[in-house]
Amino acid sequence: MFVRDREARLRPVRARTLDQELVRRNQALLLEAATRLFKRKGFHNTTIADVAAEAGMSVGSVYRYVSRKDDLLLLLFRSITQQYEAVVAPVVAANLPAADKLRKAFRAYLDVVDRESDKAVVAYRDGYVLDPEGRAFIMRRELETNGQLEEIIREGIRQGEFRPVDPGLAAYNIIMAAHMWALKRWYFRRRMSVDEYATAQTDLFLAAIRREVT
Amino acid sequence: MFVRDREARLRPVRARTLDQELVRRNQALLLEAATRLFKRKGFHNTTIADVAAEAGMSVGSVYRYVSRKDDLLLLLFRSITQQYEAVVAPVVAANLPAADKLRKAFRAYLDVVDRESDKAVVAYRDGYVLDPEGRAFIMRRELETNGQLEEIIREGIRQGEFRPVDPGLAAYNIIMAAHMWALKRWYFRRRMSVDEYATAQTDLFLAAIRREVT
Amino acid sequence: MFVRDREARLRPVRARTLDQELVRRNQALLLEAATRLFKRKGFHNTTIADVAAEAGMSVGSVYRYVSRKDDLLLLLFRSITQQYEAVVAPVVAANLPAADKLRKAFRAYLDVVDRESDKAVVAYRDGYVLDPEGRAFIMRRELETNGQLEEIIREGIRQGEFRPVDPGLAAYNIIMAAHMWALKRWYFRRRMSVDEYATAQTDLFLAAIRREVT
Amino acid sequence: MFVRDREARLRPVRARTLDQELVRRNQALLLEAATRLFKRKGFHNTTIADVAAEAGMSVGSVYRYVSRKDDLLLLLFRSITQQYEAVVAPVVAANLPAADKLRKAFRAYLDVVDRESDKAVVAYRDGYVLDPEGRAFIMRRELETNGQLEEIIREGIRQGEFRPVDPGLAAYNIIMAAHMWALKRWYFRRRMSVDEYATAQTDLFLAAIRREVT
DNA sequence: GATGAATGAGGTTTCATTCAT
DNA sequence: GATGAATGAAACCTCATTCAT
Repeated sequence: MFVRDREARLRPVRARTLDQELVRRNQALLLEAATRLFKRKGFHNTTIADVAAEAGMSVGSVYRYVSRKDDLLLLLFRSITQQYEAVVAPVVAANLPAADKLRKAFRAYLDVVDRESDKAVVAYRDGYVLDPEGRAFIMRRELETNGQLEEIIREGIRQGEFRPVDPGLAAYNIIMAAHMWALKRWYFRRRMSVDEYATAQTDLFLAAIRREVT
Repeated sequence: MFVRDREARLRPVRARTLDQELVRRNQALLLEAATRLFKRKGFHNTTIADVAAEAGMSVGSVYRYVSRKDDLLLLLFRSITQQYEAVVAPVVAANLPAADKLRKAFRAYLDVVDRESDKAVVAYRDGYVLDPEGRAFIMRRELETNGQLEEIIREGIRQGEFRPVDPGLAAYNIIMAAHMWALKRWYFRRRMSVDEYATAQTDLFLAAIRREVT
Repeated sequence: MFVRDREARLRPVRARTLDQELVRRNQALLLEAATRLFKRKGFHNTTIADVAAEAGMSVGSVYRYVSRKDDLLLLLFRSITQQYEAVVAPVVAANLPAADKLRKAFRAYLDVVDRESDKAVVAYRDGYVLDPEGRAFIMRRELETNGQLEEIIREGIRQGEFRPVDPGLAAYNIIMAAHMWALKRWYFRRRMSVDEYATAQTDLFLAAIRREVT
Repeated sequence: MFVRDREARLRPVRARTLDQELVRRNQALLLEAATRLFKRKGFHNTTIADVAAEAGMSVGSVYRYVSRKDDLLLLLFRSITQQYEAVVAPVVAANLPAADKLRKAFRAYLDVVDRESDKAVVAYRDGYVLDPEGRAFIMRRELETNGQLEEIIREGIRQGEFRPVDPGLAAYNIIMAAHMWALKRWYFRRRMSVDEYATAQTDLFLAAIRREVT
């Protein structure tokens, strides 16, 4: 249905270091450091020196593992995007009633958002920093995941489990509900747990789209 | 319930000019110019010179009507925040069944988002630029509007019209649905009109919370 | 003969300031400052801060009159190039025996080299800094001036005043002789005056190419 | 006449390696690599990493055979300077008429310039990079070779073969003619061979200084 | 009140050199 | 002896803000 578009690949982050293991380790360090800072201060208010200090490296070293400041964002996008896909895909493929699939897919997605909430927030907020190509990539990936949820909803509709709602709209609502957990963390954090949030939200949108049993 | 907190007042945007009418006119010019540019390029990639040019003034003049670059954001927040309140408050006060109130409140809020979609997006994306005080203000205002929706939902629950859902969560879902119209404009724009969007979303969340008639 | 090629125009040096008189004055200041420093330390060992200090401006101001460091070189090239042309062209057009023309042309060119010897040296040494387009421009301009000398020589040959030497080679020798005055200034300075140098060199190459009177 | 001045010795390029043969071999490798790159991109636009890669070594190794980037230039100067001397000295010592000596000396010098044209160009262009001491050395070496040509010219004058021209000036013209072959290679390359160039230039300056036979 | 030139702190990026392996 | 990862000083350039006209 949604074929991975070749053009939608993100420009690779090129390191000046050969040792692949080292590259992986240090890019991971940088990604975590950058994520924390970007979350707290935003991309533009974070300097490379900040990132270097937070990661415990020198400024020069940062540039051995990243070739521009933007690359730190690319690492972040790549990371969260991959996680979304990794957890949602298996659910879609499973053999279950649509409602259960939806419940599970939401929960899986939400878990990523919860675990990586800083990344989720930054991805949301600082995406505009990327060049048009980068932005196109993000939109494409978003649509891909959305597409998978839509597919579940369409399936539910076909099988009479769901009312004939607009699948695109419903899917987007669900994705937003997950992101909201990160974006409005300051609000929800002290009012409910992830589990409660997951249950409450799932109940709400299943109530919204489930065909009423008479 | 939610009393306007004195501390939540936004630092006033102080002009260096006495003529109040002139101040109002030029701040409005600047706000529109800044909004367009911030939407297109983000706060940090927009220079004061850009704003001056877009508003048809000189750089020096900008600083007669605004004392820091941040003030442009404050103007933006103040503007959209006031509009949200202006349209939602009357609905809450009206004498109507909860479901109708909700429908009307959403539609009113959505109309602001639609009309001022650039401001809505910028407010979402660049809020982090403000100092802690500014951010506290935004959160407080958000809670205020949310509180009004919550109030409607609580009322509906009390009167048996709605199921006993979490009012805070439900209200936030509704607000997010409105913002989504601006944030994902690139997706929805060519798929439905505001009217259709309003109807579809209202239907969904009323279905979600309305007590089923047996 | 040598038509000014439209493509050979040097990228214009764009200022961020409107007042044309101010631009002219400050670019002139910068050009003199930069010339002194480039001559002494070379292009790459001169910083913008150096230039700013030498010109009595701030770094920021430099960038109001020049948009990149390279532009300082462009100003230098444009300046010396124009002077070469301005003084040589009239001589070529004059109605004189070829030998006299050559003598006058050399002297005119040499005077520019003498007056602007720092520029001449920098132009020689740091031309490679320019991008390919800039380098093409320099070569083209060099050929233009050479071409004018060649023309004189050809004329002299046609009229039997000169021996049938290779005009391109002879012309280049003459140009080099002029540049040598700047390049080897440390050597010639204390051994002869410009006048003496001009006379001695002219005597030498006229002796070299003049048809011997039998 | 020009005694080799003790002070004019170039700071030796000190290697951190003992094996003299290895040092020689690797310095030679580095010299060739650096020459190619300096010619193409200039000294300052060439990085040590570039040189290492071009020479097929590691950055660390470069620093075992050279103690600063400047040393690469010193190697270059030492190399070309020695070659000039090696080929010119024997001619001066020979027992021949002055005109023949001059012809041979020019040809020998020109052959070095032709064979090592990259070095000749770099030596010309990037000499300013050296510290004052280094520059003093270059000037001194230049004067030495010039002095040998001067000597020939003086001899010719004494013996009535040449006119009483300024020997210093004539000698410098000849040296410049040789360098011109490298510096303006882009112009002459496709117009004549080295042989033709040598003949044409020699003819010109012999015509310029030879006493006319009556 | 308006203008726009001037300022300089601060950010990103490069690269010569060192040094642990 | 060889390697290449690490370092941080220093360079270019931008732009928010001030201030003389």
